[in-house]
Amino acid sequence: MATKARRTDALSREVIVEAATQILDTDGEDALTLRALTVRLNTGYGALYHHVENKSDLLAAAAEDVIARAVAGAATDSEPRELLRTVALSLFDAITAHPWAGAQLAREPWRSALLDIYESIGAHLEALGVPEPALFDSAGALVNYILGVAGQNAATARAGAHRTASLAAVAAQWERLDPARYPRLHKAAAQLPEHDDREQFLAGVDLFLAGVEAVHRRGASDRSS
Amino acid sequence: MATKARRTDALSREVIVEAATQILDTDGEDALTLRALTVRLNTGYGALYHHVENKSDLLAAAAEDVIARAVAGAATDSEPRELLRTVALSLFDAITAHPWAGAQLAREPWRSALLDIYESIGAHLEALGVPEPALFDSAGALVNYILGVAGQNAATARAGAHRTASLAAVAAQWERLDPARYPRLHKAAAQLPEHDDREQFLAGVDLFLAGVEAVHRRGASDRSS
DNA sequence: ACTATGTTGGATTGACGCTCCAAAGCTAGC
DNA sequence: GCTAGCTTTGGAGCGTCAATCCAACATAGT
Repeated sequence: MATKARRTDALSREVIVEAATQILDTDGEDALTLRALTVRLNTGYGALYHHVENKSDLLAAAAEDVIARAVAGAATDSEPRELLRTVALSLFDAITAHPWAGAQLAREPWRSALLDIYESIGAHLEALGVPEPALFDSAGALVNYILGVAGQNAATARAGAHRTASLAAVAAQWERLDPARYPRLHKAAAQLPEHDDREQFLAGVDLFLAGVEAVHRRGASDRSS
Repeated sequence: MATKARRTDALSREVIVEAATQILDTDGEDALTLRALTVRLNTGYGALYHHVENKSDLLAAAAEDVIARAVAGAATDSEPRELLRTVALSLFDAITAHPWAGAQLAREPWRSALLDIYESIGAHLEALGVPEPALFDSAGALVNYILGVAGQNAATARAGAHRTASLAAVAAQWERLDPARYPRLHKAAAQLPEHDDREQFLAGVDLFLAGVEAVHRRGASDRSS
């Protein structure tokens, strides 16, 4: 009777992904190791690898889960511009809540629910009046902006335990910069602590939308240059 | 005489960073291991760690090197809008040539030459007429867009050996998508193989600049909302 | 010559992803 | 109710990695 008791409840891909998500959310990206998973689930490597291809697959599945939920949850009906802002914001919120998902999104964009993001944004841009040939560029630009913020968020989350602490550290770093070489950053350090990530993100989205509307006034005069 | 010959030439941080850059450029991001570095430089771990903090530090230094050169190289005098496009493009080109630098930029944005990027973009935006309070948001938006594209580029470079091959793979994947659920992506698959990353990037930058100019027409009427 | 300081090479450690296999459950056929 | 074949499980072990540690070596100062 030296053998450990075998599990009676079902072990499935969903259970594993859920456990992984919990580890990622509570202890951070680096804490997700297969060893940690075996401990949490009271199982071994073989059982895990029976349900999951490898660690990348697991991470992608967890991120897909989170992102798809965010995109789907933002589907309401109103004017297209407001819809775009809603989709972007719900993505931002999801990534803020699960920074590891943002990192995964930036690391392996072709997997995960990036397709849903593209499709959703493309649809709303089309409704906004963006003509077909420019749709590709516009949607790509907006998605890339979101991905950039996602990566940035993941990075700051990885850096410090609390957002405010690391923000203060960055502000202090900017403060120490040579005012001759970095005049603008040196000055911006003052207003950095009191800034709101979410608002700044939304400001960027609005800048984008303003650009889209400016370029495609009505008749979409020209596209070149 | 069983001991290996000790090196006579100088081993310095610069030499190590340069060797690391070569490995990264020729064999990719995963090929950079400290073991590979010891082999290439005919040395041991101790010597490396004497000049370099750790692997992250080394990667950051290499990326800093590449990025700083790109930002500095794009400094010519013309109208601010053209300057912004030039800076963005030279960054894009640098990241295309060194995808690992793009990944590093997205992974640890507070290090590397991100400061120079911010400062440069901030200066040109200011010259463009963007008022102080909005400068922060505008520069951040543009930088985040660039970072997003950087990460995307690094990801596609990591995926396949050749850009065209992986691009075709993505196109095939989009082609296979359910036209009911992803109508726009399904249709966009056709124009994907013939698209130019660089042009699309520039289109995104222009969209941004159009937004900036639209929002800050002349008197900068309002900033809220 | 001798010491102090700086530099080098490599053995070693601990953690990780992953492979592999034996044992245990489960299901169908008789 | 027994057995054969398939699925699922647990864990030992392998190869690789970043990083530490220490003894050996070099050079400069006195």
